[in-house]
Amino acid sequence: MERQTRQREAIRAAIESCDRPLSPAELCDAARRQLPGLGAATVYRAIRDLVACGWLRTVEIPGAAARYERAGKPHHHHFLCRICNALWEVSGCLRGVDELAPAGFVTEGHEITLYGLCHQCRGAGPA
Amino acid sequence: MERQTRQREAIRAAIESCDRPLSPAELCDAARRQLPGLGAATVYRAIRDLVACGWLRTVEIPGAAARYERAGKPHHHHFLCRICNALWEVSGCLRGVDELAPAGFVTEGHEITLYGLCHQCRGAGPA
DNA sequence: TTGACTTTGATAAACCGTTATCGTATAGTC
DNA sequence: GACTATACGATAACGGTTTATCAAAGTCAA
Repeated sequence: MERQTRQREAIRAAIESCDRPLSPAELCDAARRQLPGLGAATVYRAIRDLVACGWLRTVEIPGAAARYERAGKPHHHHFLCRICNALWEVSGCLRGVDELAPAGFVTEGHEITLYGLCHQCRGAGPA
Repeated sequence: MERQTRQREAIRAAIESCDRPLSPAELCDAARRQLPGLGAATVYRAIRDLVACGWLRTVEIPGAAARYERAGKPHHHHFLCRICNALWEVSGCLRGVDELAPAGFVTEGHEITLYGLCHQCRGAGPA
């Protein structure tokens, strides 16, 4: 992550202009709109480096490939649409989540994932 | 899922005697204690059939292979130990989880996963 | 017990996301 | 502009999980 290249610019721009976490494939598609021909390997390399330097954060979700979002956002969670498979941001959290753990367990973090239909797919897909 | 075989009995017994969701590999190991020589393919076949008939439930967790638990349990969540990678049951839930979704979204369900150290690994692993 | 049909176990192979390889192109420096 | 190290893109390889294949064994009804 030393040189400034059009590829990395396009990748960072794609992340910053998007309001939700992207999978590597989504990120590749998005960056290609600005820079056609961008290679998938380049996207993976950029993700690796951007995560390593703390600019990007990995969002792991149940039963699907990881997504990536800009690091440094306030604590929040996510909503996975079962139709379009997009992951959306959900602001806020709930009190007492970490205290659900059984006695004797040490909770270090938590993830809340909501499932359903996003505003775009509502009404579009099968009920 | 038509014939009664020692293999399927061992697999069902392993699930019922375990208090936490098992991955296919864990389930295979557990069932082999009762029936050595049990093939991995048989475990996958049994999982597929038991899920299909509603006896078993798939538990998807972020960043790891799916686990399986007996279907029909009351609503609950899970705790993933970062040392031993075992998934534990967490009883109970929180009010208002589904209402975290943004306006216009239709929430159909949710998953809460806690991370940390289980009672067995607490004190054993790196802090 | 027989015999048809199902299930098993071992193995190969499909799958999917990710990483390594390598020759070419490019950024940054002098 | 020339040079050198870095980054790129295409493709092959990887790793782990899951599924397909097929001969052999097992189940169960008659």
